[in-house]
Amino acid sequence: MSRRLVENYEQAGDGEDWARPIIKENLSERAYSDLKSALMHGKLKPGERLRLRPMSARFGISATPMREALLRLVSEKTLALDVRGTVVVPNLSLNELVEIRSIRVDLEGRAAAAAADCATKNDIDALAQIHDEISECHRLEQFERAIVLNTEFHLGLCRAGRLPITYDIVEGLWMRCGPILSHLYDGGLPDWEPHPHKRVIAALKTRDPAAAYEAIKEDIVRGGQGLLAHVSSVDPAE
Amino acid sequence: MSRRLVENYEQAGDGEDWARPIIKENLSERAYSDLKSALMHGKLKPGERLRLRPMSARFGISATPMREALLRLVSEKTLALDVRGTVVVPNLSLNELVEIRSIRVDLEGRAAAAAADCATKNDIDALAQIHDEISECHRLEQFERAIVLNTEFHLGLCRAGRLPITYDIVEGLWMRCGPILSHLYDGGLPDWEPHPHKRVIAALKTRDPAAAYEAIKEDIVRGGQGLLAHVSSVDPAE
DNA sequence: ATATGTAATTTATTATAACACTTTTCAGCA
DNA sequence: TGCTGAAAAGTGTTATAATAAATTACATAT
Repeated sequence: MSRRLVENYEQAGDGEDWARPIIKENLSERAYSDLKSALMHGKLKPGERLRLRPMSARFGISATPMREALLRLVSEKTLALDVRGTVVVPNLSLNELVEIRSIRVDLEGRAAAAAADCATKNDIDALAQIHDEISECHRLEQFERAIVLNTEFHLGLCRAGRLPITYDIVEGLWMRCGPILSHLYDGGLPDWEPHPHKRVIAALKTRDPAAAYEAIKEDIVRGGQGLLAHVSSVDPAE
Repeated sequence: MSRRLVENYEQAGDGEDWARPIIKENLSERAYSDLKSALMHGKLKPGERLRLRPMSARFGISATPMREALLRLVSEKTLALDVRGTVVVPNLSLNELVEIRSIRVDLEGRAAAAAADCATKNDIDALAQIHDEISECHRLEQFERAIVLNTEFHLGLCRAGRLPITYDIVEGLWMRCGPILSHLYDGGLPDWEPHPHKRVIAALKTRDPAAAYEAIKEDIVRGGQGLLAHVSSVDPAE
């Protein structure tokens, strides 16, 4: 098979932007981010098996970089290995989901507070626009898209907090939830007024860290009821 | 090279322990945990380059599993890649250290509170013994060993909290600090009385989550001054 | 002496094949 | 029909070799 050369461009802030540094992406890097995106978008369901050679065939690459990509996700606990060593999409236990929620309260809360201090107007506007789209999706009953946008809202908020390590951890937690995220609205549509997202945005505008923390905390705790209900029904005790 | 089969035994808690499940460890798994341990014990210094082939030669394995192990640590941000793609032990920036400390306050704090609820007598005794050894090491000026034991204390506390996801994250944060942990006492020996560790242990005994949280928080904030001083001198602004 | 271009070396990356092991398939037999 | 055993196909693991790219060393020219 002929070598496939993949080149992408990094976005440079300003100045002479006709010559920008080139990012070289590996085959394994490509496979990794494609898988990650698939996970995030709920394309992979719990229990699904990702066998090495069939996957590398689908990606059109050899086993080595494919294995690297898969093992990387296993290492992050986004994927898991069964007894045989085959990569599988893990089932989230109730305990795990509850723990993830606590950690998210701490870390997204801290990121929201940080964002209240340092988010730019652009950051805030982008978040507001995402939330508007979410509302629109609710009205049109486009729930799949609403779920994707909700994830983007939370991760965007973390990014606005400018805490890269926190962001990576939170992203990892969201990825673990990806496969069951389609059940986000299992408990019904949220009809709170005002929506916690709006309170977050207001807190960012007024530069009120404590309010931002409380708002995102309520969003996580109350907004996660649907997932909790779903996992409880699948995994009543464990 | 002939295949090397490595088998280890898992420790089962109680009951019929004459037949325990067999853990088959890969070559890459072995290399991974050896590297991890080396990182934790400060055997690798910031800036050090870990080239693929020399490393695989040292481990006596081929490039494929070696690469897997290295890339796994890169994926966890414990190691990094330079422009060339060579694995390198990263330098911790001041911002990163400060952020890690905040996250540790949240997560180790929550784990400590959980441990106050659910730690067994064995857990508590083990922690008390570790701290006694730390005191002994301080007296004998065995600082290297004190640093290792301090890490064990914090990770042991997290384990006692029975929050596996939290534990993994915290362990990752400690690993990132491993290469600079030898500077833990750069600010001088702690001479607080009572030592926060003792307050943690007391809180576990009295089943007081709030006190456990506060004690470990103070340990993290005040005990980290040495590292902070070191990183500030290396990386004054960035 | 400095700069430039070319060759040699070093490095990561990827494909491939061999291996060990398990699961599946299926033919032969009771 | 149901059971048994062997063959075949599938799967993860590892070693190796070929490839591409970058760095270094060195020679040549200005």
